[in-house]
Amino acid sequence: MTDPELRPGVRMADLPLGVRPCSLAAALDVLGERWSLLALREIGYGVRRFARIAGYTGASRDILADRLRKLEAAGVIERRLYSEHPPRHEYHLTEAGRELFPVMLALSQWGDRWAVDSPALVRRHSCGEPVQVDLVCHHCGRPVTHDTVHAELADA
Amino acid sequence: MTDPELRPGVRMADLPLGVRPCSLAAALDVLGERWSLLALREIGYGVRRFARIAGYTGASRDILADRLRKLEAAGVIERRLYSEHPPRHEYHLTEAGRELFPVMLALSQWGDRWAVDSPALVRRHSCGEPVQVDLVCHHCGRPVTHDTVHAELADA
DNA sequence: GGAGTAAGTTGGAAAACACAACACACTGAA
DNA sequence: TTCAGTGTGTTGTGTTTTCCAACTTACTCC
Repeated sequence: MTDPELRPGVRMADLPLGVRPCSLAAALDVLGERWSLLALREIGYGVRRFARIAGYTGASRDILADRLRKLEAAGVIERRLYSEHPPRHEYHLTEAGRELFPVMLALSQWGDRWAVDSPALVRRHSCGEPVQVDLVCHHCGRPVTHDTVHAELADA
Repeated sequence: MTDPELRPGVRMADLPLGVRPCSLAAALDVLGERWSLLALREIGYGVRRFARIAGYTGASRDILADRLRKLEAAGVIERRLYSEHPPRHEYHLTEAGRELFPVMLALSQWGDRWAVDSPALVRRHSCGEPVQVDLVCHHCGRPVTHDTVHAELADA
């Protein structure tokens, strides 16, 4: 991930300048605006209604309405009509939304460690212990770390 | 993580309204502004100089200067003076910054799958296969998923 | 000297955001 | 049957961020 070799001898940090084609940036285009991830957290918690999402996140109603519309357009959430006249929706995660679980978990754990004094919430695994996640490779089962990952340009 | 039980019978979605004390929100206070994560990606790639970070991310120089200052104040990066008169710095990740690896990786992989047509970059594990990360519990070694994690309020 | 490089800072226009008030259709109580 | 209350947004009005280009400062190299 960091300082990876692209071709033998070519490093990310040495490529010619220019905005990188990058799925991190693409993900942030969808998720990176203020309130978006917090709204997704709430919907993931099972909060379905607009006013409650606003209440739990602290987002103002106009901005929240905008974010929910964009997240729906991006296919991360689904709005289910439960009343016509006036139109009223419930919000649910799509598969893309549910697959944000690792992102949310990674961010939360980083926050626990580096951004708060003491966590207000303990996430516990089904084994009974507080969750502490290891990343392992799906193929070989060994740890995935900073220096066991390197990037390659995909061929055209 | 989602719709978890806090105490037997108490669900996140049923708690009284009010902004949640939450380490996800705390993490986003540090990392959530536009350009911050992209700048960290570059610094993680080994890009050390201001102008190159700006060039690879597309951030404008004034905003980037602001973000780098905030990230330093938050302890995620370190600026090393390599010239006085005029003051010039190199940017490096601190330990807190290096521990963002899982966050970046999770976001990138989500973006690969849901936010781009075809990834421009392939991240390969040392075993030779494209990285596909599994989350496993550090304690019991079993998978960590949406429904094997539940949250509890930390006791005061 | 003079050109080039590096890392910001500044100023003004454009966009995003926050907050309060409003609109609308319903629901239940007086 | 009126009338307050609820849920879900939208609108209007300022404030704050962001963007972009130009400027500044102090080197280094020719």
